[in-house]
Amino acid sequence: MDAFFVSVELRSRPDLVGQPVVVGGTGRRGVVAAASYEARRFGVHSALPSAVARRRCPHAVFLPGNHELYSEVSRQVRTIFDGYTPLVEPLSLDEAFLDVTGVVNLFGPAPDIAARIRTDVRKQVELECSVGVAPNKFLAKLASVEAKPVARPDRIEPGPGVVVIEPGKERDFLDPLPVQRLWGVGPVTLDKLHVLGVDRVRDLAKIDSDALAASLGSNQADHLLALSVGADDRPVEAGREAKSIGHEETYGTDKYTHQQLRTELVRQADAVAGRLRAASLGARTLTLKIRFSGFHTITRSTTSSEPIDQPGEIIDVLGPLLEAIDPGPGVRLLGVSGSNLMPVHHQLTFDEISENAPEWGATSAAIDEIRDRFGSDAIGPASSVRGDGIRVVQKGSQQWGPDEA
DNA sequence: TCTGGGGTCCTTGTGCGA
DNA sequence: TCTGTCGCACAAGGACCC
Repeated sequence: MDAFFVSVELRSRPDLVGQPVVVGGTGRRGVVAAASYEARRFGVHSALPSAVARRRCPHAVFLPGNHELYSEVSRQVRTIFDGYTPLVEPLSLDEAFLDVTGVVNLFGPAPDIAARIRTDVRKQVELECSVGVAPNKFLAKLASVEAKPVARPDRIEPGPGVVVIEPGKERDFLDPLPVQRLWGVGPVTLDKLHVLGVDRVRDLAKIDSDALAASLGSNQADHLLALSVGADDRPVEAGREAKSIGHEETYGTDKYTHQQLRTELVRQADAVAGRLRAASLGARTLTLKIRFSGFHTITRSTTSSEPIDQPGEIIDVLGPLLEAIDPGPGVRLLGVSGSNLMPVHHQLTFDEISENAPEWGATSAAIDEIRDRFGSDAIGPASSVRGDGIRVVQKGSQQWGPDEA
């Protein structure tokens, strides 16, 4: 989808069409989630600190964003995709891979399917999307980027909408591209590649594999060399299961005491446990993440023999890890996540029956039911109650940084 | 300028049992 | 009983993606 979050906002704000519009965190520590192409002309892009974005484009309209709405629109778009092929692999709210190999007899060649999908999306959800058609996921992703509009300082160039990379033409497409366009080349890897004299993909395709492995490690070297010639054999996987479930939150002002952090731990544990139970999963590995005021980040984790899905158990495991950390420098972020996910079997031992495990399970089930019926903020941990109600952590509720309050 | 949130994957170091 | 080695799981950190 093109500038997805902004485009969704513009459907209900047609007065803003053609103006620089930015969706994202509006607070001091917020970041940009999406920028209209008009805003991009001024150097505003996603992940840019909102404060910088305001400086670069002071006349832009800044909107806080509505994650629930974007999720709903994403579901509508997904329904369109499902009408063409069962092999749909969502990559994010606004991107997905579709394997249409098996449906060309039904709907025509892949470029025709791409055009039909664009028309359907425009008609049914009033949004523009760009499609890349290629023999594999990596090339399709690159092609979709080429299909999008481009914002230049003086003008916005419309994109072709659909870009096709025919089999056998992979190198023609890849060779002239800057190497940072490859999947997995970020700022750190880019610096290393520049040291090796690699600037374009064609340079990478020619480089000595041993020299590359010495710099990047053999795994990443093999990966990038394959991509440089357009090789990618990953299948489109429909219904991929999550490998971890977590929440983290950056605070508007740093926290300096264990008591403050303990309250936040309870909130995050409640949220993560709720999502685990909703997925009928438990986490064997629990990880506590702390980011200090200087942006230094640490993680502390433990692995249990049994999967955990109750907030009390998460607090029991992570509480001592939190106590061992000195919050003196100031903590700007606390996060909780569970990995090593597996189905939970609540098979109780006699010892557990005599202890509090059944009560935890029954309590959580009651909480889940109350939230289903009355909303997620109808009930929450006592420590999260403030004067203005219960502060319940919800997925995406604070996606782009803390608000000013 | 000052850096979100939700993820995946990889590397390195370490502890432990065979 | 002690020591070296190997494989494995885990812990921590980092790079990267949208």
